[in-house]
Amino acid sequence: MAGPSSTKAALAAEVWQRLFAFIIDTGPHRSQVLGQHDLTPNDSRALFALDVPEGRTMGSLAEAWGCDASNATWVVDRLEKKGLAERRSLAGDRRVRLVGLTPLGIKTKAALSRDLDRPPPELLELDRTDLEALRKAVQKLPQRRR
Amino acid sequence: MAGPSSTKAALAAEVWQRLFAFIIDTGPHRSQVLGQHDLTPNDSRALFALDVPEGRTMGSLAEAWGCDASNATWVVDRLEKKGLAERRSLAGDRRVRLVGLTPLGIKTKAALSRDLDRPPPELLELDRTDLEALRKAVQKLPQRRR
DNA sequence: GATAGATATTTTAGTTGATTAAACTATCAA
DNA sequence: TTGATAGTTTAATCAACTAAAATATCTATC
Repeated sequence: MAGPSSTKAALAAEVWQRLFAFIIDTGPHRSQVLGQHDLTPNDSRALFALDVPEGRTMGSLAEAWGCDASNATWVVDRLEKKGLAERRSLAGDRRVRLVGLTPLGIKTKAALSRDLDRPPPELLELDRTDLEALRKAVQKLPQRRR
Repeated sequence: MAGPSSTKAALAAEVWQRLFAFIIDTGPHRSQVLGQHDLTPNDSRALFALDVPEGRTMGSLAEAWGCDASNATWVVDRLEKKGLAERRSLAGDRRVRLVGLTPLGIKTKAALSRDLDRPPPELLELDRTDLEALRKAVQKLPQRRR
C-alpha cells in the first residue's frame, strides 16, 4: 500500500487512519484517568482553561469553551462546589467575576496533568527504536496554544 | 530534551505528550464530522460495533460498550428511531434479538467512516517528507480489533 | 447629577444524552 | 414446573447545553 508515488493527500490519510485508530484505542485509558480524579471531560477542559493566575472572566471562559455564558456559569459552579475554583471580584468593575483556581484546584490540575501525560499502556508496547523514530516524527506535528 | 540516553519511559512520555496534544487539537474536527451526520459520539460507537452482517445480540453489544443492558436498549432504540438499525429475531431462540444495520445504516456508516478517515486540516500542514517519516513510524503502533 | 443604554453575569426553565438500579416479561432448558 | 437467560420498562440521576428574562453595575450624555 502507498508506494513512493502516492500523493500527499493519500499519505496524510494513511497516517491519519493509524493515528485515529490509536486515539480510539486509548480513549478508555483517558476516561479512566479522569474517573480516578472524579472529573468529567468538561471539568478537565475547564481546569486547563484556568491556568492564568489572575483568573479569567466568565465571558472569556464562555468564549474559550465555545458555549453560552450561562453554561459557563454552570461549569464554574460545579468546579466551585468541588472546591477547585473560586470567583473573585475585579477591583474597579464589580460586574465582572474573575474565576481562578483554589490551592486544591492547582493541586488537582497538576495531578491530572501528570497522569494524562503518562503514556497509555499501548504505547509502551513499542520498542526503543520505534519510539525514537516516532518521537522524531511527532515532533513535526503542528502545535496549538499551550 | 531527551538525548540518546533517555529511558524508554521518558521516550514514550515525550511521544505521548505530542500525540495527546494532537488529539486535543483535532477533537473539534471530529465533533464537526459527527455533527454533520447528526450523530452523537455514542451513535458513532454503536454504528461501528454493528459491522457484523448477521447482527449482534443486545447482550454482546452491552458488553462491547461496557454498559448496562438497559443502556444498550436505549442506544439501539435511538439508532432504530433514526432508521439506522433494526432488531431481528434469532430463529431458534425467540428471547434474543439480533441488532443489525439497515441499508440506510450501512450507507451512513460508510459515509461517516469515509469522513472520519479524512485527515484533519492540522495534519496537512506537514510537508511530504515529514508525512512519510510519520507514516513509517505510526505503522508500528499496536492495533486492536478492526 | 439623573438617566438611558451597554455590559457581565446569573437565574429560570427546559432539552437532550448517557447511565444505573430494580422490577418485569418472555422464553428456553433441565 | 422451576430456574436461568435475554431483553425491556420504569424511574431516577447527572452532565451538557440553550434561550430568555432578570440583576447588578458601569458609562456616556443631557
